[in-house]
Amino acid sequence: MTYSLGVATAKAEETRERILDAALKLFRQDGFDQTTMRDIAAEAGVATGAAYYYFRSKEELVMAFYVRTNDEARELIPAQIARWRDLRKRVRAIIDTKLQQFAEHRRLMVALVRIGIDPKHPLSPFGDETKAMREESIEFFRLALDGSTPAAPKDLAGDLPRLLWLYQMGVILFWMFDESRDQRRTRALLDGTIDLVIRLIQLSSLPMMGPLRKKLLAIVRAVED
Amino acid sequence: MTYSLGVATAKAEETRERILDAALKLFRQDGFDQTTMRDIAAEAGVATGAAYYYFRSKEELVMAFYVRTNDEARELIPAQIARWRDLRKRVRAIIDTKLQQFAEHRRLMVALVRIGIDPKHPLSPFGDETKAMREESIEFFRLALDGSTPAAPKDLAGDLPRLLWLYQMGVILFWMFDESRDQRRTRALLDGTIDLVIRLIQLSSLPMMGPLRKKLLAIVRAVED
DNA sequence: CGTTGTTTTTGAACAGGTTCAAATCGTTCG
DNA sequence: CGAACGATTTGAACCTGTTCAAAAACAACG
Repeated sequence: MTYSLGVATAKAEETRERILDAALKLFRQDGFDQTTMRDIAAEAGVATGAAYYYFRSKEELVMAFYVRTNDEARELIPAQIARWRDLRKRVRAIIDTKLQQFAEHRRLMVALVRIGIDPKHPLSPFGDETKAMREESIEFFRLALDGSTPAAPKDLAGDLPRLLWLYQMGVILFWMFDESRDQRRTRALLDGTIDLVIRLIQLSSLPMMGPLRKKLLAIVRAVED
Repeated sequence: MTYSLGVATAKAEETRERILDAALKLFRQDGFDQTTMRDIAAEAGVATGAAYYYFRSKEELVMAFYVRTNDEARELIPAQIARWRDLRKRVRAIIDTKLQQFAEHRRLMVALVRIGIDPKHPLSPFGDETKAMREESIEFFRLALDGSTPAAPKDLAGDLPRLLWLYQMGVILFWMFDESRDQRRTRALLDGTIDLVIRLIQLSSLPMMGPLRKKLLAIVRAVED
C-alpha cells in the first residue's frame, strides 16, 4: 500500500523522503522531462542508483506524490463531506479538494497519465496495483451519496460512486491540460457539469426513465470488466 | 501535409518508404517498445541516422502510418457514406472503416496516444500540427449528416460533426485497449451507444429540450478552445 | 570484540533514442 | 570534364533511464 521498496529502517525511510522531496522540487522547478534521475540523486545527495533502490522508475516518483495526496485525502475529504448534505456541494468539495492537492504539481501529473492510460501498465489508475487506492477514492463518493439530498435512487447505489469517480477523473484530466489563467476553464466546466450530473441522477429516478436507465447501466457494466 | 522531412528526390522517397515499411513490420512483429531504431535501420538497410533524416522521432513513424490510413480514408469513407441514408449506418460505417484500417496495428496506436494525450505535443490529435487531418476527419461526419435520416437539427449542424468525431475518438481509444477476442467488447459498446447517440440527436430536436440543449452546447463550446 | 547476514549505498556499465559533423552522392553549370 | 552546391547517408558520440556487482554500513549473535 505504501509502495516502499526497500525501506526497513528509519534512516532508510528518511533517505527515501529526501529523494522524493528532491524529485518534487526539481520537477516543479524544471518539469518532469527536463529533470534527470542524476539531477535528482545529486539534489538528494545520494548516488544515482539509490533512487532506484526506493523507486522502480522515474514515474514512480510521481506516483509516490500521488500516494501522498491520497493519504492526506483520507482526512481531508470526509471532513469536507460532513459540512453539507447537499450532494452537489459534496461532490464539488471532493473534486475541489483533489485539485487543490494537485495544484502545486499540476503539469507533473501528465507524466502519470502518459503511462497510466494503458491499463496494462502497473501504475495505471485502472490497473491491479492501484486498486486499493482507487477503491478508497470511490468510497468517498459513496460517503457523499450517503444521506444526501437529493438521495440517489436505490438501484444506482452500486454504480453511482464509480460513475462519479469517473467523472472526477475526467475533470482532473481536463484540468491538467487547462492552461487558462487559474484554470478557470475547468471551473467553468465544473460549474456547468456538476449541475447536469446531479440533475441527471434525479431524472433517472423518474419511472419513465426505467428502460433508458437499464440500457445505460447495461452498457456501463459491459464496458467495465 | 504529407509530413515529409527531407524528401526531394524519387530515390529519397523510396528510402523513406523502405524505412517506414521496415518499422511497421518490426512494430507488428515485436511491438513498439521492443523495436529499436537500430533494428529498424538495419531492417531497412540504412544507417541509424537515416531514420532521423526522414522522421523526427520513433513516434513519428507511427504517425506516418496514421497519415497513410488517412490518405486511404479519403477514398474509402465517402464511398461508404454513399451506400446509405440512414445516419446510424453511416456513422457506424465510418467508425468500422477506421477500425479496420488500424486493425493490423491495433496496439501500435497506443504509442501515439501516450504522447498525443498532451495537446502540447506536436503529434497530438488535438494540436496544431494535425489540424488539417483532424478537420478532414470531422468533415466525414458532416458528410454523413448531410441529407441523412434522421436529419440533424439545424442549429446543431455546426457542432455535431465535431461531437461525433469525439465519439469516434473515444471508441477507438477503447478499442485499442480492448483485449477481448476480436475486440467484441468494442462491438458491443458500438451496438449499444450508436443507438443512444442517434436517439439523443433526435431527442434534442424536441422543443422542450431547448434550454437543456443550449446549456450543453454552451458547455461544449466553453470546453473547446 | 569479531563474525556473519542483511540492508543500504555506490558508481560503473548498459541500452536505446537522438544528434551531429563529416563523407558520399547527384545534379547543374561553365 | 571538373567545380560547386544541395540532398542524402553514415556512424560515432551524446544523453538519460535503468541495471547490477561490489562496497559500505549496520545489526545480531557468539
